[in-house]
Amino acid sequence: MRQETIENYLKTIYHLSSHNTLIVSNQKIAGKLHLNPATVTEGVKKLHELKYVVYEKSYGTRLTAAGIKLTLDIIRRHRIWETYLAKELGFGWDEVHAIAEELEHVNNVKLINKLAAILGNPIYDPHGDPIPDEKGNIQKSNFIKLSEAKLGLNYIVMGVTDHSTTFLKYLEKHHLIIGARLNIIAIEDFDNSILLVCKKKEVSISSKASACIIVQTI
Amino acid sequence: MRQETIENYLKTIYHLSSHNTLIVSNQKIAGKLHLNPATVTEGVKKLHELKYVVYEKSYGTRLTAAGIKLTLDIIRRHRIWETYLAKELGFGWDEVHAIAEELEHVNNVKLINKLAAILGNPIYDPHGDPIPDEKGNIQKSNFIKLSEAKLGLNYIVMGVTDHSTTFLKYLEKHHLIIGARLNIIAIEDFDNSILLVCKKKEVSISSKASACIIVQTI
DNA sequence: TTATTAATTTAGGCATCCCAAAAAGAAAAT
DNA sequence: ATTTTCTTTTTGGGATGCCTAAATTAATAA
Ligand SMILES: [Mn+2]
Ligand SMILES: [Mn+2]
Ligand SMILES: [Mn+2]
Ligand SMILES: [Mn+2]
Repeated sequence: MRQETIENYLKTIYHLSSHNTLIVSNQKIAGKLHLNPATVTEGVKKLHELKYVVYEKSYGTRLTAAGIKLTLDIIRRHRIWETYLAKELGFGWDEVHAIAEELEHVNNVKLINKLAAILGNPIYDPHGDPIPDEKGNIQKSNFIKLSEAKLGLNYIVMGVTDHSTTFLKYLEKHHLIIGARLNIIAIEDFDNSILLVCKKKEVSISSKASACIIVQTI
Repeated sequence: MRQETIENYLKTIYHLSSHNTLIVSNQKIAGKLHLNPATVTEGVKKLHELKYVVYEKSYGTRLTAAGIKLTLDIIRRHRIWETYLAKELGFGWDEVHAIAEELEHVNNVKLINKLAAILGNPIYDPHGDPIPDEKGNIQKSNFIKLSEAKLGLNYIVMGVTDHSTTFLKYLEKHHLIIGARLNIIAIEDFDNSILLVCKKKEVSISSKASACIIVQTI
């Protein structure tokens, strides 16, 4: 199995299992990787042989300790590159994900640690996601999705779970960048859209969008 | 054909044809890429279909204009990364080639131009090789190999044609880095080894090594 | 020129990575 | 409990990239 194939599978399984607490279905993996489910059946079998996952037929897949270790290393490379591209090379937070998706597969420990050192060993990337350290330790947060926020309370934007340019550009337009403060003034029963105030302006956020915004109470 | 496969073939053909003046044999390509000659026969056929080369059966291969254009772009990416790794990230000239060999395949014009701009749009990489500009213009030099140097004359080291760590470490040991000045004091008829003075020390350089060192008279 | 040697190509095969369609299995609805 | 629906797996196959061994062609030596 090509290393790049392995890495893209593991990253997908990790994210779909929400930090490895859940078993992941073939269909979910297929959806994320834009593959046919039949292809994924083959893929997870091979990953099982390589001891990166435990795969149970007709049931699902979860990462092994070795799988988690490698995955956190890939995630580290990805997020360090995103941060370096944004902070040192002047790219926007909406541009860095696509480039990091390629750079992450260049596996050179000295290179990544050098970039991290230049950045001052950051703990968060430009989207608010935690960066694992060299040993695989990763910050765990008790942040919630904006879609789970409560009426009347104040929140601060901590991150996003969608890294697409279209979504990030949309957020920027409404000043919903990381660190932005907001107050929930209405939650529509009809479509679960959220009306909030940010930078003194009222914005209505669809439930689809609010499920991709990570916040913390203040 | 995978893009990475294409790029590694084209780069190899370019270098073997000494800047595209010669027709290249399958065996030479196979040697450089560590492939079986039979594999190369298939490879050059496909590159011909893609119009990157003209391949004539049982005769040889040369790059087309489109092939040269793409190749110079790959070489630009490779050499910009080598320079960035050395100048901005503190890697040694013996380390950068291997890392750049992977980074070169990440094709993002904005990224490479940003790196180049930070470096002040350099014209030479850490091994003294010219860096093509965005349009594919590349410095041509009338440098010679140390193996072609004449007795008694003084030279300055301008570059190397072997980027392996072992060779570059060997050069460093004898202070034969880029910019070093040297004087030829003997050329052995027996084995074509060259005796020279560099940094006030006498060094004997084998013909194999002297063929990989690029110099200019001073 | 003919024989020998070297380079190239062809033929057949294997591994990887992917797909569509059919078959089997599991889950949900009636 | 049976049917319907959804998911997963199996089967068979296409494309790429590589190999070895055999056949062909070209180059060199005798
Ligand atoms: Mn990302
Ligand atoms: Mn990736
Ligand atoms: Mn190099
Ligand atoms: Mn390469």
